[in-house]
Amino acid sequence: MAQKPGSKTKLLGPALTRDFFDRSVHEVAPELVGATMLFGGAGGTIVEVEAYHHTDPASHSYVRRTPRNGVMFGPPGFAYVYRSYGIHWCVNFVCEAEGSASAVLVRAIQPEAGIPAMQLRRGLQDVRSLCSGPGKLCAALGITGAHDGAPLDRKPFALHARQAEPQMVIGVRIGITKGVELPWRFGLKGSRFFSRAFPKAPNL
DNA sequence: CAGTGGATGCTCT
DNA sequence: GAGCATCCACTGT
Repeated sequence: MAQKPGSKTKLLGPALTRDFFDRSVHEVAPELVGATMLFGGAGGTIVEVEAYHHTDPASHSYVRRTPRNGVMFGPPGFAYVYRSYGIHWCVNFVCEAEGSASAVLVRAIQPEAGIPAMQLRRGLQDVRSLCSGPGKLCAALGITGAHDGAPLDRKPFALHARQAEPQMVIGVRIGITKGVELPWRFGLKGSRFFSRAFPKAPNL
């Protein structure tokens, strides 16, 4: 896709290949902040993620492999999509070596591409709220359980590295009841597209 | 804005 | 049958 001179479209870094994810989830998660995530041509900049490690009681993979979390135990570079609270879909990127069962939850995206399509799928105009939560962004992008296990380096996914390391904010994770103290939530500093604000005073 | 509670259905015990 | 990696509407400031 060529970029028009003077267009506001941001420059994308190189496409993320599967080996990008074949590292510690604690390395990969912060590097995804500022990266670009598209699904079927819709999406934008990832502004908020959380890391879930297999040794972490909040992780779906903590106890054992089950039918739901099976993709987490497979090779890195694939999507783990699960249903949350019976209603919403949420998407993760599987990381680390096969069997390690660690993943990054994508929690918020700054909408940049395919905005009309996302507004239609969400039944909502407000761009700021389109992708400001893990369930919201899956609804906006059209990600469902049908995409559980889909490779991240092929359509309909398209992931691109960030061009430079951004300033980041770190906090504890949202909406969990175990592992609540672990500082494994990462955000793009100053973003107005978070699922929830990061506390000003570090809540670590 | 902050806080609360209901919807909703799958997963695992 | 309990619990849940959420969202939205509604209340009260």
